[in-house]
Amino acid sequence: MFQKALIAEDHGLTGSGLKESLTTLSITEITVVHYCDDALLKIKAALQQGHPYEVLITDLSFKADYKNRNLVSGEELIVEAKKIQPNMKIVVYSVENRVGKIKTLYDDLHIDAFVGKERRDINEITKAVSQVFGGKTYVSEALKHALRSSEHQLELDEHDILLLKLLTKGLKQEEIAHYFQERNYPASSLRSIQDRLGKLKTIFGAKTPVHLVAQAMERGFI
Amino acid sequence: MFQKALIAEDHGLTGSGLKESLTTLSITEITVVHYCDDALLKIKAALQQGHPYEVLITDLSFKADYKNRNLVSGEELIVEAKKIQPNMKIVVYSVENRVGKIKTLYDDLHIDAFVGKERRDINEITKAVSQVFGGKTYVSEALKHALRSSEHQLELDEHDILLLKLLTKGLKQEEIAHYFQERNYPASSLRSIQDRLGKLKTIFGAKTPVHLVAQAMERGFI
DNA sequence: TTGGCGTTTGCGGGAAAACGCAAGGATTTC
DNA sequence: GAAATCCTTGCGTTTTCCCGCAAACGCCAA
Repeated sequence: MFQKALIAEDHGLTGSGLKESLTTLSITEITVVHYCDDALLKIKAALQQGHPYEVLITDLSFKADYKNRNLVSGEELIVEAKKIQPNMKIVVYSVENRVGKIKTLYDDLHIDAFVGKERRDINEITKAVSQVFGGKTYVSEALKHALRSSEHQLELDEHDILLLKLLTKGLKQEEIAHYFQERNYPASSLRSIQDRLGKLKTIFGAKTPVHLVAQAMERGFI
Repeated sequence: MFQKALIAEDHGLTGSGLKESLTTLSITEITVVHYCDDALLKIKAALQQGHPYEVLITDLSFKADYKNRNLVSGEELIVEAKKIQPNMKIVVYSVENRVGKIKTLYDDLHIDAFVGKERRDINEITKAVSQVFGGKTYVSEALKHALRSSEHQLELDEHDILLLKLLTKGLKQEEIAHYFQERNYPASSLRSIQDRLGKLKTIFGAKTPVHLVAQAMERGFI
């Protein structure tokens, strides 16, 4: 089994729960940090001392507080960690449940395992870590299934998301059109914005713009 | 210290972290459940056997899965628990950080403590539980401060809230007017609804209805 | 080049929303 | 009881939003 593991998780109790679980896997040296920046420092230091961490278990979202942060999210941490230590195994542990998002973690960030924060996650995390130690990529059964049937998932491109976000910021359609035009985005005329909005409303089954945004917010797209 | 504590938390690892923390407080009998319904069953059973739980530590949001659920949220669980065992102490442990929402937990549900899921939550949870055991209500320093500065802030009456909620459901102004008229609410004409909306927009500093609702949702009024 | 085909855009008309204004009502104040 | 004040409401105008229609544009294949 791994000797050294690093845990990056900003909920104190969850971090200690994680550590406890990994201890039962007889990983001997486990460090828990609450900030991405701290995680990177630890990785660098361990590498220089010739005793690098073999696996990083990290959350995705880290709440902001009084501290200035360089790295803001688990994704950023993963990218930086891979830069300085490419062979490090990465296990993501997060509440994220949007299949699309998780898929890009595997595809683009090349993580070795994703474990959702949920009821049976204790089992899952140990399974995942063991399998990753064996050199394999771990994908939970539920996730495999979701990935298979994720074709007819609603796919919003980044412009859709941006449009929704601008709406929540109080811009009106014409202002959004300008915003898009200034940045040379495609379909940036007022009419096209309205079209896009109309399509989004059908997708979400929303009757009014407010309804649409409320739905999008509840479902975690914004 | 308490003898028996019940933990309702749907993230396995977090639940085990919680349990571990409470153990260090020398609470001898700690039960962890992952569903609200299970929590209620445990409470009932313990009560009937003459060894009731003294304190309930519960999350607010519980992810849906294959199981049919009666109680869907921590709020519902708290209400039901208080019905069958009014003297039970309630500690809420949640990622919720919207002051308005937390305030209603204290005011309406009469919880004894709220602890946010964050970096220093291990300390906080033990402090909270100890203080609650002493018969006091626990409010963290950060929260006290937030409550103070949000006190003479916006006060929305129930009709304001309802109006916002109806908006998120996709009703348009005229439909809302009808809705209010049917129920003989005051100021139910279309013009009055518009007035109220205008005032809400000033209060929230919102430029558009969408902006308003997004703000209200983010700040936890809906 | 020509001819489809889908996307993007402007126009126009109608619906919905925003908002000033002023006419009642109700309530408070003296 | 009179006056001042506030709340509610309807009307009318301007702005914003909605959406069908058709022209313009880009892309690709024959």
